[in-house]
Amino acid sequence: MSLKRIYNTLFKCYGPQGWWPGETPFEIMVGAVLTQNTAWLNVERAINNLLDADALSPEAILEAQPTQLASWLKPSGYFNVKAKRLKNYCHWYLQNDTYQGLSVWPTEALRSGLLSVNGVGPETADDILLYAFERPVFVIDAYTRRLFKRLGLIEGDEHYEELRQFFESGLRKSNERIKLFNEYHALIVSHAKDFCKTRPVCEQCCLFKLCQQSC
DNA sequence: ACCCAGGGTCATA
DNA sequence: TATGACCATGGG
Repeated sequence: MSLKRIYNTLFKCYGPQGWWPGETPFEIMVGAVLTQNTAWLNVERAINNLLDADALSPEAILEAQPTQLASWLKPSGYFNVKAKRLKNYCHWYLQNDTYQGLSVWPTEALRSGLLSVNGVGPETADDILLYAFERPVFVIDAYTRRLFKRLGLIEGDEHYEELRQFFESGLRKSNERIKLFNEYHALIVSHAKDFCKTRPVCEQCCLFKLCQQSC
């Protein structure tokens, strides 16, 4: 069963997702850091705090006192850790001439640069690469591991990079890969939030015929 | 009163 | 290389 077929099934079920939820590339980057192991609703609250304080910019975040920044981030959890990580990211971002400067970097160099920031791991880096810089990178998260393990296509405990290669090479022939990867990851998240929380019967899952079990 | 959420770092063996 | 502790809020 092909990755493209699974995508088509999810797309037919949930429709276009239009990710990432954020107005600007920088807001997407902030959201990517804040959503680490955290429900998105709480991230929105933290981002709204930054907006209300007129602090959703790399300059304002760097200038803010650590305790002040942490208080804005409080709803998103891990607020002391994330305050530090956001400052780390903004320091790197400004040092490299922000979006204009970074947008001309080759994807692999950009990925290495993102990973050099303390607090940015592989998933956060790939969120930023795909959704802020629009590079053809497939994001692997816990939902992706769970779904494709249940579909029988992976073991689930592979290393991040191994899984990323699996998905990117499995969709190599597709055109519009950026748009495809964008929607695919968002659809996996939508499906995960849908099942099996809101629907009690797994036969109603759009992937049931492919899955033959709860996904 | 639990459990989990669109992870990552650090110390330890 | 590979575990475990730690970070912390809000919803179900």
